Amino acid sequence: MATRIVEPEAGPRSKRAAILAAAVDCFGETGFEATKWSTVAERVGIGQTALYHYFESKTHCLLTIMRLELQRSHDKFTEATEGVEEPTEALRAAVRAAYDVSDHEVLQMRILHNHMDLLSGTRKSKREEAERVEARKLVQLVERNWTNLLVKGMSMGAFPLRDAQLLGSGVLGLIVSVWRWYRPSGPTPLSEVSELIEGACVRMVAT
Amino acid sequence: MATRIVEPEAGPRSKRAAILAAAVDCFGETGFEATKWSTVAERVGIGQTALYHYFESKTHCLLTIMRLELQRSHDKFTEATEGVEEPTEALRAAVRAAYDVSDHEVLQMRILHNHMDLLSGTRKSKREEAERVEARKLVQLVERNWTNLLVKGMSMGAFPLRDAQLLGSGVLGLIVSVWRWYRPSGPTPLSEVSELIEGACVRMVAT
DNA sequence: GGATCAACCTGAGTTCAGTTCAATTCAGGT
DNA sequence: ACCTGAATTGAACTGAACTCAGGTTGATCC
Repeated sequence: MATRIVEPEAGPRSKRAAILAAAVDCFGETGFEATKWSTVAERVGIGQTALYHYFESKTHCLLTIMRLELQRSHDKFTEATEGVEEPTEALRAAVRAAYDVSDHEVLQMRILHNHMDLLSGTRKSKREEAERVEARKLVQLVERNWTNLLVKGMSMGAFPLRDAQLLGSGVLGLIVSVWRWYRPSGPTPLSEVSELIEGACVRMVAT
Repeated sequence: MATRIVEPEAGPRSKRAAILAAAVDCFGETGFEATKWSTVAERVGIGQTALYHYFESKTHCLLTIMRLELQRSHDKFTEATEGVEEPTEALRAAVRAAYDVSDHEVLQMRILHNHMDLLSGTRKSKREEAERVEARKLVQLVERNWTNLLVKGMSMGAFPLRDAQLLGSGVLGLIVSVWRWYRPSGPTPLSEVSELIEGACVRMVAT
């Protein structure tokens, strides 16, 4: 089993959680590059240099946010699909789970998928690289989750036989593409998106 | 009709095209943030400050690349679908056109979709903002292309009635999600991707 | 209650990539 | 030969990420 990064245990006056929350807001609303690292400090109510007590760099913070979101997504998928035997029902449950998120998690999704490319190249500093490697592992885990779901359905005869890996990344791509444009304040409620995508995925896979 | 940005006509010793080509290579391989603007200059064989004769900023160059790629995509879609009456055939043609690209264009796609978020917020400088606005217009045009294709198919009875706008952005999202992971040097040939996605789109829309 | 120690924080200063600017070269037209 | 504007450059500037050397806080132990 992959070793999860040891989450620094929160000393009673640690601001780590507050920094992460503020960073998610800033990076999500304004964009990572566009938000000044010092603005995050301001919002938390500390000097900019204090940030470096918790994160090695602005990018290290971003990678941490991405890893946490990936971990959350993976856990949610597992929770939603375990015990569901019927393949099509499992697929539906997985899709619904993907869109069962809070507004804050929407931001985290946006951040995650806007910076996936960061996970390709290696990082110079130790802790950044650790987060990157862990995040990459989680990406592969999530992809495997979907592939396995499809493979199972195909072997049970519920889904026609196709390249499960390719189709899996297609399904996943379709699902996460929503985070590029969806805004909680926008005209389309997430429930509507969820229903349409759920149907689309089923037709894509089970027809 | 929307006014296309006047492409600066090439003086005989203009290096604009060379800069764009080098930038696409660098941004595509290394990533936009990770590549130093001065590296692009080196590769072209000029001093870094000479770049500012052609582009207002590194970001201005990026936005230009994105706009050009969007223009290309739009033109290709139009060319591929015009005159194709049968909706399912039009859909198939559009998907195939989306994947009928050179290696260089793959890089451009990657750059484009890795920086879509840039098109949201307004830019401070004039020329950057002009490119951004134009690119945004093209994004909407491309989206409308797909939506129209679906609407047409639905009204002709070839596709079941669904929210064409939402389904359209789904189809588009599925198609472009490939550019996040596809590498010409990778194990999966683009032809294979194209076929699978083509089928997936048809099932998604026409079932 | 005072010593101790680690966690936490800060102001001043460094770095470095992107950018500006004034000055210069170059090529084509008259 | 001269002029004009495009193309280029070296030197200097900017600003945001980051470093450093030290200061503060508060929990714990005697």
